Amino acid sequence: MTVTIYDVAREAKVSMATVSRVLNGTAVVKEDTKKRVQDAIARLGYRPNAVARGLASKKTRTIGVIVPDVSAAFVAEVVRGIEDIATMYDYHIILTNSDGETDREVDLIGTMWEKQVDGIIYMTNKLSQEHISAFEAAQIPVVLCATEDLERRIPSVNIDNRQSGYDAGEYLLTRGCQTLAYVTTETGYSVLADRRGDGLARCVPAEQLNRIEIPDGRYHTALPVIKEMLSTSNIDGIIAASDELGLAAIHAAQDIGKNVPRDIKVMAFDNTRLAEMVRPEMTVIAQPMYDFGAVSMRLLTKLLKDEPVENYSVTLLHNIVERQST
Amino acid sequence: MTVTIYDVAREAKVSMATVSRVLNGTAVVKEDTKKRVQDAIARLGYRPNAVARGLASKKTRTIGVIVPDVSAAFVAEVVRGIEDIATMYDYHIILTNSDGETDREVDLIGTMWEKQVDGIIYMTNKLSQEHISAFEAAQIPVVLCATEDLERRIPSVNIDNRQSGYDAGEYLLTRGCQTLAYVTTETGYSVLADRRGDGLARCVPAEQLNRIEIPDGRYHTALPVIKEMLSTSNIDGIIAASDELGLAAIHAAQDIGKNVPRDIKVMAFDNTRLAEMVRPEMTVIAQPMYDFGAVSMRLLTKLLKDEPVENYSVTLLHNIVERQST
DNA sequence: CTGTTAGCGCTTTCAT
DNA sequence: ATGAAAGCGCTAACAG
Repeated sequence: MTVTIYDVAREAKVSMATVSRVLNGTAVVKEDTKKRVQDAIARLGYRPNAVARGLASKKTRTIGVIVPDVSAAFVAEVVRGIEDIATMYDYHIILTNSDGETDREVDLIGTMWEKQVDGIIYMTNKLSQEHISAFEAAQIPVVLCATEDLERRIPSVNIDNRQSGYDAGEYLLTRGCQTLAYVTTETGYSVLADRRGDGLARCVPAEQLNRIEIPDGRYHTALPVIKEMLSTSNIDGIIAASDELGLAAIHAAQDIGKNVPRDIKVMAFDNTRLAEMVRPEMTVIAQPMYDFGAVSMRLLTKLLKDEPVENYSVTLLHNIVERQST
Repeated sequence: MTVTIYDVAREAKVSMATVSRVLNGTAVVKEDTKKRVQDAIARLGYRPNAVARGLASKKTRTIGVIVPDVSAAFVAEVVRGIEDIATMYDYHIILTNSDGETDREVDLIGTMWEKQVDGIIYMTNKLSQEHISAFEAAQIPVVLCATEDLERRIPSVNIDNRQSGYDAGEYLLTRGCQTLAYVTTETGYSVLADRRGDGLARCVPAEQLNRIEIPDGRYHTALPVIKEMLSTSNIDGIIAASDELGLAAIHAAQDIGKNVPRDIKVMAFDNTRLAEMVRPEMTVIAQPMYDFGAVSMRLLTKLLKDEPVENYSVTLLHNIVERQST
């Protein structure tokens, strides 16, 4: 039925060990027997069974990817980066969504162990001690991707979130804004958002800084809330935690008769496709989404090969892309 | 080191077969020995090795998902649907991007065989005989997801694309448009787009129908092209093959001083988040993206269980969501 | 209801 | 340079 390494061995008149050798280049094989084996493989249309291989070698060439939600533009881009580099290094990815629920996230680490993944790339809003313990228990190399681990206990790839918050504030202040609003998701929900808030607060005096929390981070919930705030204050600069919230801010301003950027300047974090497709095009703190994924995966391959790693917590650069909303 | 089923057996003073039985509920086990086994499992923190299990049972509870590009909003939403239902039925997904390259797509089918996936969910723009042959050679259940297979040789989940094209044309004609433009990606690249074009042509007289092709389907490439066409013709209705192209059409119209929807009506296919976040909010032919994925996965579970399936090619409903751009 | 015994298809010593 | 043989950790007959 299905052709095994044993069939190939018989066809090539060698032992299965030799077939395995030419398959994996794990030892020198005489040129002409190697040829015989390769011919046999082609003739039989043989394909090695990765599961059997995984059981024998204890390496599956599969890595687990745990993210909050692939359907979010930011995350999808990161996943694309992961998958591209994974393919490059001959790995596959098992993708799972956690919806940011800690229980599920921790549970998934165990499930990934069952699947015998060689490594895990992990993305979450809030890293707890439970996660760390689960990682340790699983004994699997982990790379945190675009998630804050303040104590830097786990290899990770991130930008300097605090600095990015600072930069955003400075950018707006420099351009003459007097009163800022920081539109973000729920406090404490995201360590990452907190860090940005810290940086922002470090740059902007408290009396000039307002905060609007949109728990679900959605455009339609944000719109009326921001509109309300804008019409009862003299805010002239908005920093949004995502492009979607940034767009809500722009529309809210327009809805109460303000001009963006003349009356109110708006900038947002991320730089997904949305930012450059709306009008006015949005100024953003661009995050290297694809690279978050690509670099995380690259780092993981090094960890898996025990290659020397110069830095276990990589900091990627963010940058301001100036467009028409400021 | 790692605790195996054998360790559990010893700890519970039963045979490994019995442990396997309580693990899989594959046979009746006396209540009290079952309890002993479960205690042993808990005590040792045992987790079954899915790879060994896969080798022995020839079932991996993993399905391969082949898509053009997860970073596209449409696709990401579909993948989310797949993964949700996969989780529900205790499957995992291996995700790969093909970039729509036939060679890579066919190659991936072989790779998925190596990984011993139980089934494949497949999404592509153009299904060729090569694909079909590869599916047959691999002997793995396949469900086509949001991809046109005109001959219906493979189980699939789709909408009635031709009808959707017809509906779009009719909608605009009914609202008084005289001259339409269909903004789409490259001809022949996508069977799906062709079908929609067919339906549209069936509804709209040729002399009232123009066609604009944007090979890469991107907003920024489309914008100048559409603007050019709009300023040299009297088009008063646009149907775009995606939300992104639809937005380009709206902006193009505005750029030449036209009002949407008064002077030019614009509608688009898909209904990603973008459609309801822009201004004017876009009228769309909504596609059940999440359901494409969810239903595909559900269908696949049935195929895998040899459950009776009433219909091997499921047609989901599309519908027009009327907003402000028409 | 439970135990024994073969494998599943491959990698990996250990010999030769 | 190649072959023989022993697992990897589990499922699945087959007995009893």
